[in-house]
Amino acid sequence: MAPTIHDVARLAEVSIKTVSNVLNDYPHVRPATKQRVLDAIATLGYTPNLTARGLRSGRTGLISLVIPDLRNAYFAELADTVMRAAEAQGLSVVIAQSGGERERELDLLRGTRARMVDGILFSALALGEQDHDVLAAVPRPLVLLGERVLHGPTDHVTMRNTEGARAATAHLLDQGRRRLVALGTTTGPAPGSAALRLEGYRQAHAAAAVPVDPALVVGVDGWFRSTGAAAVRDALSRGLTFDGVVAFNDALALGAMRVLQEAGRRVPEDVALIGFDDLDETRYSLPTLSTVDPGRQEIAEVAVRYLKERIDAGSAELPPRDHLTAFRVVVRESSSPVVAGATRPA
Amino acid sequence: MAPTIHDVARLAEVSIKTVSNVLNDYPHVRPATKQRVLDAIATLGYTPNLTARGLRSGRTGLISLVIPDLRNAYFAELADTVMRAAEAQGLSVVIAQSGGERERELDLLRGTRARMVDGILFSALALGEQDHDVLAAVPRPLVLLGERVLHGPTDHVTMRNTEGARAATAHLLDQGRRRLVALGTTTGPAPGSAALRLEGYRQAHAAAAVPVDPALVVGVDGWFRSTGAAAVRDALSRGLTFDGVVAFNDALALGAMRVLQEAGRRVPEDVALIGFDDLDETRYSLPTLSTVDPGRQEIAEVAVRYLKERIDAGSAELPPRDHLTAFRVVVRESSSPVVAGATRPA
DNA sequence: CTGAAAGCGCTAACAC
DNA sequence: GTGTTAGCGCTTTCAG
Repeated sequence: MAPTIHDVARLAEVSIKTVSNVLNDYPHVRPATKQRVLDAIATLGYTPNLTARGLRSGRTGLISLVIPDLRNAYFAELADTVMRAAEAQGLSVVIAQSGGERERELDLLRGTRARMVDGILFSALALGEQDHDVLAAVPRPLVLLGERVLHGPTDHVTMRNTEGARAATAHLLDQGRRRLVALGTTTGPAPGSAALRLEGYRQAHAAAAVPVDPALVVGVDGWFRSTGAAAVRDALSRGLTFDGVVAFNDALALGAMRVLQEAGRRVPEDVALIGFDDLDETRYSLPTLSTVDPGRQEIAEVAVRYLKERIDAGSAELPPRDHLTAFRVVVRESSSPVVAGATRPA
Repeated sequence: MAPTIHDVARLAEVSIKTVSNVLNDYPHVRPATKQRVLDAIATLGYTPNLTARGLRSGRTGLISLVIPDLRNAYFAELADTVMRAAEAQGLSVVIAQSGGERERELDLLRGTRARMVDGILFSALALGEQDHDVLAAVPRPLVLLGERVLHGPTDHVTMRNTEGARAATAHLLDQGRRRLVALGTTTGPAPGSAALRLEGYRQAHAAAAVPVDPALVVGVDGWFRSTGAAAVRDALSRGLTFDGVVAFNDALALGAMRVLQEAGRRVPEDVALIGFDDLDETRYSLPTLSTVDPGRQEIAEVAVRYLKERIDAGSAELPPRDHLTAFRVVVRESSSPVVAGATRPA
């Protein structure tokens, strides 16, 4: 049986209250007493029972992070960043995977497991504005990540999707490229980031007075390497001509890159490529992949801070907040400017 | 305030014991009573307080998974698989990152945070046999993953490292390749998988009666794409000749592949390449990467099962167990046999 | 089959 | 400064 606060108290010849005071850094404890307690803790190898503390205090120091899928590098890197930010605040993270399925996302929000955590960081994929009421009814502090559900009842932290896509698109248009594939619109019910990024793509074209050929807007069924590859393979076989690709995430871009190379298209000479997310591996592909860095660290830090503030606020109502992070266009080899003559549409 | 078991009891006009019986599927409850309780639970929206349950029962339904780093795709995929296996057993997973640092690994084993979990799945990187005593003193059920610390006081689940490396090496030797780089020995204190895989590399050479040139055994500082790339870049600049690479993980192999291609070496014609881990992305590189599938799902399922058994056994002593998973050599483009004439050492 | 009551280990009024 | 004591919400003997 693990030693309890009572064992420590007995050994140190004080009451349990004094032990508790020492443990919680209560200021008014005589140094000699404190030392006796500390010694007793050391000799017994006592560690507080966090479950008991959690029951008593209503806090467990645990938050959950709900993401679609860890195998997706973006979410793995997000989870990593969130865990570091959480640890800096003394919080541990329970990760739950939703698979991006709406029912599972809803279950995880309402679920009984949610009861042992102090708060939830939620990266929704399928949930939309229609679930406003479920979000509002979550019995725990909640901060939404990623998809921007405007005017929701909770905090949101996300990147400037539209502006990021606009900048990425402008980067290619500035090179004189004129037929840019927008890779990544989805047919799913949730508009989400895809619609916002497409809007940025359009805005950049409008600003450059370049018309958008609707045929260049290519849909996919999920943002994976495989779907990016399939979409580009299909586009090539349809005879679509293009000299650039704005992929809505890096996985799509990497899948596209592979197919383009197989088809004998040179990147970036024939087709320039830019993605979104700034995954680690974009630094290691051949060629290295240009991308939009969404400010992952800022997302994680702000989200954890918002959540912590809500947890600390207890039942006091905090107004919902929105935070949009700064993004950065990272130009690597896949979109580095090449000599003009090489950029004829493929 | 969230409703408690008392509120439910009051509304259903029964005692809290009866509510508890219903919640825990205690068999001898009259159907009518049970229904009344269920109705009361539904109207109040009651969910049990897991912290209280945890305090009382000594079980939280939480396990922790300690891994070096989620940004490493192998561990992200392992975490994904572990979480699915855990969920099937009704367990949630708290992930903690050790960074592969010994001090942090030790802290996580002894740490106070460990007190809220029922057990620990531990993927050690720096810990070795010298930490036998710490492992034995962990106050929770513990299952080790990955590195094979023989004769430890705990359960271990890992792949057949030596056999896997031997098979991978034999696969290249069988093609008539004779100068194979072993990429991934480490100078760190822990022998770990690197030594076992090197042993497999040697065994395959011995079995094929091919001498091993010590110059072909290439060390790295960590198993990343960057270190794999750097090591191969260095080998090429030293003028090392080789016609195959057995990389000790996929990240190393992918880094190596990039450098080889930059240097104008064709894969697999000039240099055949095989890795370890069967990462998702090995299916999407150009060329696709041959690899050794370590049986990740089996690792996760057995590890979670072992841990669950220890948790359920309570204080009853279970003897330490070892489980070695079945591996599989996955031949993809990077090591597909090519015409004999093309396989001259580079 | 159901109720009363104890207590898991801890924190925090409240006394002294 | 330190001790006493009452619960946090639940499970679980033990009666009935």
